[in-house]
Amino acid sequence: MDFPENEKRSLNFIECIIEEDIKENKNQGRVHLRFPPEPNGYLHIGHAKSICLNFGLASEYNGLCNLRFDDTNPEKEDIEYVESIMEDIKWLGFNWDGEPKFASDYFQQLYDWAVFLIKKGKAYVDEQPQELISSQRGVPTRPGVESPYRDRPIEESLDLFERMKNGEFESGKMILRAKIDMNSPNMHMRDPIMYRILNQEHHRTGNQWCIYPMYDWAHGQSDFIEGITHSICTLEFEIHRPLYDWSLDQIVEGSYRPQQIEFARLNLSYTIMSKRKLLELVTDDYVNGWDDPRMPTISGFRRRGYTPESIRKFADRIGVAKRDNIIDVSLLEFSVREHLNQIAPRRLGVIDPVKVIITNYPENKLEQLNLINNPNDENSGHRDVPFTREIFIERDDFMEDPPKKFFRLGPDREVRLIGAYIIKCEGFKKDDDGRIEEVYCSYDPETKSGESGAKRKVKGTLHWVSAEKAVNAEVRLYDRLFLDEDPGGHKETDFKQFLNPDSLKVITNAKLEPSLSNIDIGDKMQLQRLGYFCVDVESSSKKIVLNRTVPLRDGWAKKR
RNA sequence: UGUCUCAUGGUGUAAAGGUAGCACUGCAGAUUUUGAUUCUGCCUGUCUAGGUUCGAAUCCUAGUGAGACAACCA
Repeated sequence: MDFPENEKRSLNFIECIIEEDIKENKNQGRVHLRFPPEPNGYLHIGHAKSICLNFGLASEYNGLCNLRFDDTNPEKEDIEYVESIMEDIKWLGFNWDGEPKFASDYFQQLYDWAVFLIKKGKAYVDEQPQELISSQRGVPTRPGVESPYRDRPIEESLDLFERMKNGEFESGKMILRAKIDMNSPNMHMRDPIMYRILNQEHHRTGNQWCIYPMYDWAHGQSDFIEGITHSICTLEFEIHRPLYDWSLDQIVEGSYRPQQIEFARLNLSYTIMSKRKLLELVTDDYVNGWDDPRMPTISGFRRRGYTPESIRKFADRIGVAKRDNIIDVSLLEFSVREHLNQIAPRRLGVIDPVKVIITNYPENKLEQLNLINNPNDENSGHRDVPFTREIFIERDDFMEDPPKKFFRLGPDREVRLIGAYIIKCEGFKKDDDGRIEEVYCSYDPETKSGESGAKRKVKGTLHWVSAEKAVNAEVRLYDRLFLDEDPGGHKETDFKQFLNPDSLKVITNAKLEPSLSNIDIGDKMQLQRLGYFCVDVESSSKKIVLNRTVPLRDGWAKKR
């Protein structure tokens, strides 16, 4: 095989680091990553970037990738989130190494290490009120003040810490602090909190613990316990890195040591990525749950009809770097269309039906037209679509007084019906409100699709369904959830102000070709000229519900 | 008046001192029984000022701009 030998794929900065580490045989050349979600919400497309990065790197370098739940704050976490997170990762197509891991699995070890630090004089129990401690911390531009308990006897801290663990104090009464440097320009080094008392049941450890470690004391240590080599996180943890390293310094003895690397999180235009804000949309009913197809959650995209392949491809295309970014949603949409164009069978359906009567077509005649499932793919197979005297076309596809460039139906104009005949408009009828009620056409029997008379050129081609044989459906059309490109980026304006009132349009009287009466939840299709659709979870044999995943690109809409 | 990080077309992302490339978007055209797809072409970029060098997007210095940091959140 001749592959272009010299063609070197460009590496992102993390791949550069990893390749360098492998070359130097750092950590025996192992590559072991982890994806560390906190189970306090559903995963979103930003997490998908991180998942693709971590699991992708692992497979690229013959390494491993763990799934580890960072479950150190029982006040916000829940088993529901644990389950949804696992489902989403699997759906994206990734497998974590071994069993899912939990930071809570390491609570005892973390506790023991904390005791070890107290004994080394590197940690102490502080019993000042919260407000005082926080005021003593100072501000970034001014040094902090040391706690009067900072140099209390080791034995005293040891005793207090054990009693904290034993539940002798109420929440908030005492904390364990690392003894580092109250003068550090990095706020996180000013004697950061390692443990706090939380009289709160944990979704996994139950009531076993009433003290819980903080992120900074749990994360790096958990990495170390699991043998992680490259601990990849987002930019906001950059400033935590000195503390990550300090924490590891306290316990690492051999040559192995994990390394934190930060990259820029994904931002997508016209949406938000903050878990807190997404939760607000859910709890205050601005959307219908975490998996609302308008949500940027993985479950939302899944329900909307996105494929894991398209999301992975998207993650690949956006790249990985350290500068802040806002990716244009059109890139995501391009990625789904690209995949769906390959796999989605074409079907006929009309969203806003107008009746067309083909006056010279016999009243009781019914032809089964054999249409190809995908004209771009010879091997896609065929299905029968019934053609009758009365059909529905799209309201948009008829104009009483059309401009020149309108390639559709209008008085005396000819169009082709996909896979059927060329018809010519002979007249129409309007109702009392001036709305088009019926359009009258004649058809040319010589122009049946596939026959020689069909070669005639006409400007437009319309989709249609038999009025008699069509099946009814509800179709949900989605638009962007926000009208602003960066709804979360306005300091003075709440992001909800930018919510798009028309983000969901429900159409209850759509008409579909009868082959669509037999479909399953999740099935994907292209309704020709309308877009890509999938069968919603709320669909049933009694009522078909379709979600529009994404419309087709529309050059005509742009010109107008 | 701090520390850390970042700065390449409209949006992303490459070019490890040697031709600024790729993708998306946009625009124009060809093909088309989807105004889709496909194909072709085009537009648009190295934050500023100095320096090092035969040569700088890349290295150095200064400036400018952006982001992060002051939860008992992660």
